[in-house]
Amino acid sequence: MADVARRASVSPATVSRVLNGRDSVGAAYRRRVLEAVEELSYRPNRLAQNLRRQRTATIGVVVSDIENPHFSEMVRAVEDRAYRQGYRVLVCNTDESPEKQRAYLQTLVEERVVGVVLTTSDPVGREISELLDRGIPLVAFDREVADARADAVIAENVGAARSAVELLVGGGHQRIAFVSGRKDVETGAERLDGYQLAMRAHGLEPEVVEGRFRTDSARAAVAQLMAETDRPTALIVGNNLMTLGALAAVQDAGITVPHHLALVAFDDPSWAALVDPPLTTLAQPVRRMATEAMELLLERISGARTEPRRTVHPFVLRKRTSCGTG
Amino acid sequence: MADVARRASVSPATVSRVLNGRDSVGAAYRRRVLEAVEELSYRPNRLAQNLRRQRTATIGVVVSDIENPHFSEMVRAVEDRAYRQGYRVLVCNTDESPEKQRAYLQTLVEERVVGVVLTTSDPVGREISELLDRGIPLVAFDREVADARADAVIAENVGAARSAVELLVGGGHQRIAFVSGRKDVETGAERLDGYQLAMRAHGLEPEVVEGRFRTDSARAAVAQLMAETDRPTALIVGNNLMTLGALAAVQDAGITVPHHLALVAFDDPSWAALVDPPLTTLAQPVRRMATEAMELLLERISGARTEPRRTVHPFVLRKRTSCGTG
DNA sequence: TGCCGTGGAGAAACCGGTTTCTCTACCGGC
DNA sequence: GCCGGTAGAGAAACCGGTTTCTCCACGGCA
Repeated sequence: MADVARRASVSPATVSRVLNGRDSVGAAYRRRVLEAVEELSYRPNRLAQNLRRQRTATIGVVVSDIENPHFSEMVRAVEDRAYRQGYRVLVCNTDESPEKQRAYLQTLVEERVVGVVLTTSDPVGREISELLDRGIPLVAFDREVADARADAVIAENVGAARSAVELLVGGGHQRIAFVSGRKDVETGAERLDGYQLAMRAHGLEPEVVEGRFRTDSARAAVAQLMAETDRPTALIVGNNLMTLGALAAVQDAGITVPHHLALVAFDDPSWAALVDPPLTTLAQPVRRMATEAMELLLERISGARTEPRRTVHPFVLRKRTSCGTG
Repeated sequence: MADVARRASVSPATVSRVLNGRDSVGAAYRRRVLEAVEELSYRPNRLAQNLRRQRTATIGVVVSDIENPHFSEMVRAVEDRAYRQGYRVLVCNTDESPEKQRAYLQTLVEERVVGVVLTTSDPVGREISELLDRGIPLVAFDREVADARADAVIAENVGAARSAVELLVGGGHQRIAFVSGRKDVETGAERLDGYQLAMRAHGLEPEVVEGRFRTDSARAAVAQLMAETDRPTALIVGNNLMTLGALAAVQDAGITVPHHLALVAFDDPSWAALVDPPLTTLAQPVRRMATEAMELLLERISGARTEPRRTVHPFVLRKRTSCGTG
C-alpha cells in the first residue's frame, strides 16, 4: 500500500479512502490512485483490514451435522446468499454436543465473525449471550435459543405432527406409533408433543419409541415394534435419518407398506419418491427458511433492523403412497 | 495484553512468549503471567495474531456442491480432522463454474488460509499455481490439478467402471448403456472411459446418454432411452444424483429392475439399499479419502513432507439386487 | 477586505499481537 | 580474575491497513 501511495504521490490515507469510497476524494487524486493500484496490481491485505476493523467478512454456521441432508441443504442456501453478499462461511459441526458448540461459538467470537446462524444443541448456553453482548447478530435456525435478542427462523413442528396424525386417523388408523427423535432437542420434543397432543385429542393412546434422530437407533426400535404380535397399523417417523432405519426394519420384518403399515415421515429427502412405496412426507421448506435466516442476518449486520424477529414456517404435506390414504 | 503485562509486571514480549511457549521463560515469570492471564481471563486477539503471522488457522474446502451427499460426507470428514487439529474450515461451492472457483481461490489466498482441499472445476486454473506459489499447500480431491506440486487423493474411476461392465457382462448382458456425467469433469470422463474401454474389450458397442451429473438431465435421458423399442438390458449410472433421475425414469416407464433392466450405480448413498430393488453400487471410500486428504494437508502444513504425494483409492462393489446377478 | 466554515489532503495514532534486536547478568573455562 | 558465551528479559520495530486529528486553502458572506 505504501508502494501505491508513493507511486501515486499521495498519502496512504488517501489510497485507503479511494479504495473504501467512504470519504470523498478529489477526482485527480482518485484517478492517480486507481492507476497506481492497477499498475502494481495491488490487493489490500485482508488480515490487516480485519485487525483494524475488528471484524471479518465471515459468517459462522453451526449445525449438528452437515452430513444430514437437512443441514447440507441449509448450509448450501446460506452459502449461496453469503457469497452473493461477499461473505465467507465457516461451518461448524456440533454433533449435538453442548461442549463442542461451546467451543465453536467461542471460536466464532474470537474469529470476529460478522454473524452466526445457529441450530443450537444447547439453547441456554452462555456463549450465545456472549455473542450477542459483543454485538454479533445471531439467528436461531430450527431451534430457539434462550436469549431474546436473537432472531429465529422456526418450523411449525407441532402442527406438522398433528397433520400427520390427522391424515392417518382420517385413513381409519387407531394405533399410530411415533419414532421419536431426541427429546432434549427442541425439534424432537415439539414433534413428539404435536403427535401426543393430536393423539389424545382423538382419544387415542400415543405409542412412542426412541429413535434419537439416528438411523441405527430407529432401525432397532422399529424392529422391536414390528416384532410385537399386536403391532401398530401406522407409523410416523421423526426425521429423514430415522426413516432410513425404519424402512430397513420394516423391510426386514417383511411388512408391506402401506398395506400392513401406513407410513408418514418427517423431512422430504431426495429419495422419498423413489422407495417402494413412495413416501408420504412432511417437507420442511428448508431452503426458503435458510434464505430467510440469511436475510434476517444481513438486516442485522447492516443495522437496518434492531428489533428481534421470529418467523415460523409451516411444513407441507407431500401425500404419496406410503400413508395408504387419499 | 498490555493489561496482563502490567499486572504481571513484565513486558508484553514476555506474555507473548509464555502463551506461545516457543521461547524459554523463567519459571517465576511464567507463573506470574499465567496468573495474570487467569485473573483477567485474557484471550489473545486472533485477528492481531493473524496479521502478524500472515496466516490464519483456517482450511479452505472447495467443492462443486456441498448438497451432493458425496461432498457433504467429504466436508464432514475434513471438518472433523480439522477441528481436532484446531483448524476452522471455510466451505466454497463452485457449481462446476471455473469463474466461481477462480473467485473463491483468490479469496482463499487473500484470507491467508493455511491449506486447501480442492475438487477442481478447472484443472488448469492459474489460481491453483498462485496458491502453491505462495506456499499454501493444496490437495486435489477426486480430480487432479495440472500443477505437479499439489498432492492428490483420487478414486480409481476407470477400474470401477470396468468392474461394473464385467459384472453385467458376466450376468449375460450385451446391451449395457451408460448414463454419463459431464465429460469436461475428470470424474465423468474417467468413468465414461472405463466403461467404453471395458465394452470394447468385450466387443460390445458402448451406448452413452448424457446425464451431466444432474438428476433432471439423467431422468430425461433415461426416459428417452427407455422409450426405445429395442432398449438396453442393463444400465450403469455415473453418480448418485443421476441415479435418482434414472430410477424415476425407469419407474415412470413401468420397467422392473432387475428383471427388465439391470442396474449398477456409482456412489453408495444412504438410501441405496432401501429402494426396490436394493441397488448394486460402486462405493467410493469417501470418508477414508477425505481423511487421507487431510493427513496429506497436515503433513504439508507442518512441513513434515515436501514431495508431492498422490494416492489412488479403489471403489468397492456393493452387490445387492439391482444388477440381477450373483 | 476580513473572517468563518468546510472540503480535502497528509501526518500520525491505532488495532493487538509477534519477533527481532539489544542488553544485562550469570556461568564456565582458562 | 578476566573473558566469551548464553539464557532470559525488555524495548522497539513490525504486520498493513483504517481512522482520527490536524492543517491548509478556498469559497461565501458581511
